[in-house]
Amino acid sequence: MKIDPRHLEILAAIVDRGGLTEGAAALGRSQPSVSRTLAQLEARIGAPLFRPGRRPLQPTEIGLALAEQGRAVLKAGRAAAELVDRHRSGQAGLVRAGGTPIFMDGVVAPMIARFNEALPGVRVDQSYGYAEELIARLRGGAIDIAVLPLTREGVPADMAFRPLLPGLNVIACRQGHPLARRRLLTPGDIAHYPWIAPPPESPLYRDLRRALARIGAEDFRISFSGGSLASVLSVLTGSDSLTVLPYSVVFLLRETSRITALSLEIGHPERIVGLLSPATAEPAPAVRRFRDFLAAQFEALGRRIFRHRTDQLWR
Amino acid sequence: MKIDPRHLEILAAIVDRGGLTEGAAALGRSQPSVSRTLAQLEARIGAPLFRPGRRPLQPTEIGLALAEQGRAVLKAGRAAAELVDRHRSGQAGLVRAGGTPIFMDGVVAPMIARFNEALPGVRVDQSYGYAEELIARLRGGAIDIAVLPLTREGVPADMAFRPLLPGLNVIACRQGHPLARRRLLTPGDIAHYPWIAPPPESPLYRDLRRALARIGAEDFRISFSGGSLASVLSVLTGSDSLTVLPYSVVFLLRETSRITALSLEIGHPERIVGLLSPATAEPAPAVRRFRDFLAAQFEALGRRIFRHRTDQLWR
DNA sequence: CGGTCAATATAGCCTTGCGTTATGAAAATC
DNA sequence: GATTTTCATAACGCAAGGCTATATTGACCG
Repeated sequence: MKIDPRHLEILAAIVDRGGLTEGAAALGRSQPSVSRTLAQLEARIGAPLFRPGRRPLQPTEIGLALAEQGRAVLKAGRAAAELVDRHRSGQAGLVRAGGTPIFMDGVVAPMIARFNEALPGVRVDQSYGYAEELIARLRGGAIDIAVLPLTREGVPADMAFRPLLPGLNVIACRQGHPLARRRLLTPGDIAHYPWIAPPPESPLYRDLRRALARIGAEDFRISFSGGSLASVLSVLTGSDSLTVLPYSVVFLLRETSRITALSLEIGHPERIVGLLSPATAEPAPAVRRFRDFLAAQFEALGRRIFRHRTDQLWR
Repeated sequence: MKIDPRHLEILAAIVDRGGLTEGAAALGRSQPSVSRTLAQLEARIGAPLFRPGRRPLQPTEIGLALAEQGRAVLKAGRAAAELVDRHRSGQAGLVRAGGTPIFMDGVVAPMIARFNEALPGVRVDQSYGYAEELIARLRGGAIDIAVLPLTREGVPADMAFRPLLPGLNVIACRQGHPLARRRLLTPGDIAHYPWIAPPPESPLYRDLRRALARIGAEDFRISFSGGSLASVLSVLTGSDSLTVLPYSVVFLLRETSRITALSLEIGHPERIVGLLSPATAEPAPAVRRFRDFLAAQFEALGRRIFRHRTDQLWR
């Protein structure tokens, strides 16, 4: 005996509101419609759901029991409607964001913390990867959005790229490092200190090699490699090591982690850190919210960096 | 955003079965129907429920969340179907039975115990009353069935009466009572002992008065009144009191309660204990089951009484 | 006891949802 | 790359259920 769950809903509404008219009003349908549905339901199960010829309506035993189930249906329906509403407004959902490791840890993660505070209903799933892999995972639907540095030409045709910051990398060291105050650096200066190497497949590493080659420092000593941001910072502040980091990371962490940048800019000037997402379909509302939130955060960050630079210039 | 609970059911089935075809099969509907409903649902909530172009089907976040609600609907639907099936077969429900107090306690309650054992899903609600009140409550729908003694003419036109046993009352006393062995009783014998009086409005009481008047014992001493069966038995077995009880009650309790009957039959010969229920509508299946069960029990009881009498005759 | 009011049932009509089968398209599997 | 499985689309018809209008029936009250 299969029963239409909508009929159970109607029954529950009638029982709970204590009348057919009120029940109909609560459900937003007309009284005759509800009346007929009720009659149909009674005919189908072959038993009266209400004591006949009694007003106010009194449910029978089976009527009461079925109304109980109807309430469960009603509850599920309300929960579903709530979910959909929250999903549509972007206040609930899942955002799967991928990005280059150091940048995610150093810059994006604090922004995600603020995003979580603003929209507690949205879950953010963070993962790490480099350009090629991130693009593949975007295509495969494994992630919704990627934060990574790209050149203009590097943007795939089927993707939308939203620039955020210039992809500037710098050589970082601890505050108080012997080289920190020096305006002019020679290959010899640099070769003298041990290096923390970013993973070989990372853009950071390629930038490092290229930059050092350009200033003539062909070989350099690597004392540590393979760590994620937390380890890198730990080693960096505990020694005279040098490493290469995105400028924004150094900027953000210069106070709390006591690091600074050498006055030597490296990296592609035409490479830009931005948000990459599939251009094909409209993203889920939560993803759009996340994207817009990150964009705003990065814009603010860009302004802070700019102000900091002009301040330094004046100083 | 109101969502049709049936659509949630379908979504749950698809997610749980891992495919549209299997889901359709599980729900007993065709694959295209399910496919279209799913497409409709997606259009309505404005978000994909499954990752597009992926097989096997992978639900999205919102799809998964809504499927959860769909499971709740499915569960309620199954519970409702189960309830209806059990109700229809009379294995669940509520029977509200009323009857004359002593008779209900002494005869019907043990039968209800057996009935409960046979159909554990059916709840029996027992209440007490005399003919007039019982009939009014049957009419008012407050009880489903009544057990009471009636004359043929006393059966209301709108009621069905199912005879069970002759409405025979006897004078009861403890076993070993001085009068128990006497074959012939005089008014003097009876007047000598104190009486336990049934409630003044009960048929037992009227029978008692009439019977005593007929044998000339006009006045009698009342030592106890107002108690229900348990109290009456207690007083009866603890003293030389007499009282009037339905013969079937004495018969059933003669062993366990050590009571017996004087050889003096009283009461209307044309009054019959039976089951009274409204003739208007078909009773609920559980009520019918109860009625039939009681009828069978009473028939068995009648046979036991008959056998006992013939045994006694032979002895 | 009968009139009045409010609530429920019925009637008639029409829209819409959803059932079906047939068939096309696409993804997975070998 | 062929095959098979699975999902989407199309076209059609039936029945459920929406509506308004109206009849009927308990409940309440003088």
